[in-house]
Amino acid sequence: MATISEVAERAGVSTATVSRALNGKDSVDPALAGRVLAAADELGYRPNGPARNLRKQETAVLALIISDVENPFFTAISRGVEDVAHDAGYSVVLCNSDDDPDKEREYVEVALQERVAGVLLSPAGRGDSAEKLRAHDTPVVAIDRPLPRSGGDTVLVDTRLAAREATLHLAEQGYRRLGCLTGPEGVPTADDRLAGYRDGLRAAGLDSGELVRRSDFKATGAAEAAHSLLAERQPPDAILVANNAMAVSVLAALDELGMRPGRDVGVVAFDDAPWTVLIDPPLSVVAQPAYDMGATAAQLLLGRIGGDHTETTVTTLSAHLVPRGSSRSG
Amino acid sequence: MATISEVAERAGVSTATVSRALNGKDSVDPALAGRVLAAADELGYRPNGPARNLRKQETAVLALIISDVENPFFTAISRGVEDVAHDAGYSVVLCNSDDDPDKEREYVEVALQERVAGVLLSPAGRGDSAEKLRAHDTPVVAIDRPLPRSGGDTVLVDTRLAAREATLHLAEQGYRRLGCLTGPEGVPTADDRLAGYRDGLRAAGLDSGELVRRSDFKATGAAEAAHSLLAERQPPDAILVANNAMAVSVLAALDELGMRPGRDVGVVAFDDAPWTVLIDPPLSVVAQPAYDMGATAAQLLLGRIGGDHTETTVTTLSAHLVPRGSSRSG
DNA sequence: TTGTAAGCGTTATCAA
DNA sequence: TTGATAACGCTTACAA
Repeated sequence: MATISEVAERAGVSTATVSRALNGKDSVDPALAGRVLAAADELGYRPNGPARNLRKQETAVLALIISDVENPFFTAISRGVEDVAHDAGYSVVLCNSDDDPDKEREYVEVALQERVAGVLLSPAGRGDSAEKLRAHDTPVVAIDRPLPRSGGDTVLVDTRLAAREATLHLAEQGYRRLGCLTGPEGVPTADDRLAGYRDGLRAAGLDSGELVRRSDFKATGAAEAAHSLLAERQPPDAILVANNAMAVSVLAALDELGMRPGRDVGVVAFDDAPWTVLIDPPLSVVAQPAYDMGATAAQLLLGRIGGDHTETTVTTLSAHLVPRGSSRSG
Repeated sequence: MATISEVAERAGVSTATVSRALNGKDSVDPALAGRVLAAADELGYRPNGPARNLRKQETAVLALIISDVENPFFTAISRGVEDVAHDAGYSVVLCNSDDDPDKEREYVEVALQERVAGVLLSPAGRGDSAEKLRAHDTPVVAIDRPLPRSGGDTVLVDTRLAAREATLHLAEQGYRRLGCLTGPEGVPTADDRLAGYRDGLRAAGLDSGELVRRSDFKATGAAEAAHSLLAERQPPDAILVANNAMAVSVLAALDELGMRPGRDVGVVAFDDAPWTVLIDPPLSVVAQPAYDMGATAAQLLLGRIGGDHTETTVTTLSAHLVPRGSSRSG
């Protein structure tokens, strides 16, 4: 592939002039610039990214480490990140940690080695990824989940409050034995939603005992948990489900048991999705501002990369309940 | 950040020895290697990726250019790609073209500049991205859609055949006025599904006239198309929908009109999704082997990167019809 | 305004 | 087995 010196030779100038011309410096004679551009074009010249990055000691790349590309919540985040990054001339590398701390560590290593400009991290587990990055002067912004040990810029949803609100909503609709299906212990969003559920129970003056199950945040794993919950001697008459994928399993389980959401069992699930209005009755959800979370986090990160050293911030966006038929009075 | 020479100094050896030790060359004294590793560890040394890439004239990075990260079909592909790439020590950069040829061109430029090892491309429009990449010796594998002008390694689904099969299925179920909602003209998967639909009509001896609408492959755009199709003087009694997102709009439209899938109107849509079994009746789908497509394409690409110069191949995987309630006899 | 040349951090060649 | 050194392709003082 053509190099800058080949372009220089062809245009009859020095490599310095080629560099200046191609980077649009104004201190270059228009005639020369024209010759350079023509030569570069004829040779199909593309500046060598690694060489440029090495010399400039910086790369216009952000890494986004999430736990599941197949989760619409995270893809919406990635949209927000990408739109903002792209406008600022940055590329985004999407990394799947699968909620596995080892995989996360691996990606952090790659980010460090490749000298990415910054990292957006939805932390898996209680690792020290953020510290490691910061120890090497790589700005980090946590997204969706707070950083386990340290502080640092963070973009969250007030998921506990939203869970409380959803729980209260179910109580107001007349449900009395409220259950909760949430994610793995230790995952903050899972624990917060559970805490919010308990807040709601308390506020409503209900005491269901422990009608709680945990699962991974995926449909397959949630199936068993849903069945187990519904097989209680005194099964719940309503369920708060901590994400969309698990909601599929809950609804499937109800269907198998011949129970109807919004009549036999109230259901509210986290994350809105196009299909939620297609089922009968439509699914009540807690809608999270995923796109905005991504956009906000990216903006924050770009600020840090740009040298913003003001105090770290925690941005908490709010989710909102979208009541539909599945949580109507039972 | 620590450099190789600082490690060398600390370990009391030359940079060459550090490099060899860190890269596990066997021609290095175990004692020295130990000192080097210790020094590297103490300094928190991470090899500088750009420098290494520059020197080695290669990067262990693949670019995957797709049209929509929010489409589960493509995220499943990306899973397949990532799993294979990861096992081979490669990273994957996910790029969203939004089905916009300009954005695609932009990402191809970035891929070229960054000297990625290879590109997996689901081409948007009739551009010359693949030629451009190949002109610069960057291997390309097309995925989901053939390359517009040139040949080249390609991983496809026999989507036309699948569409034909789905159409025949609807005919067999007794539907007589079959409509089709497909994607934009020029997008091969959209055109192929339409062609397969016509194949099916012909094979079934049906002539619906033109009960065809096009939309982007997204839910919002498809809403209008769905309504327009159902507002025909002689509306279809069954619809083949070319993807999952558009199916949501079709089902919503039917619901608004008080029509029931599988009774008033038969429906088959491309792409399976967890929620398709939750609706009543469950949605009949054409399931595509998305994960396998990604894995296969990545394997092919890695082969080319590794110097495989055998003739280019076209791999055609097959989709299969999953008949459910929405296409039962009307 | 242009050119010369140093240097970014590696790896690989060549001698020792 | 180890070390000195050139080279990868670019940007940027500094000189002219």
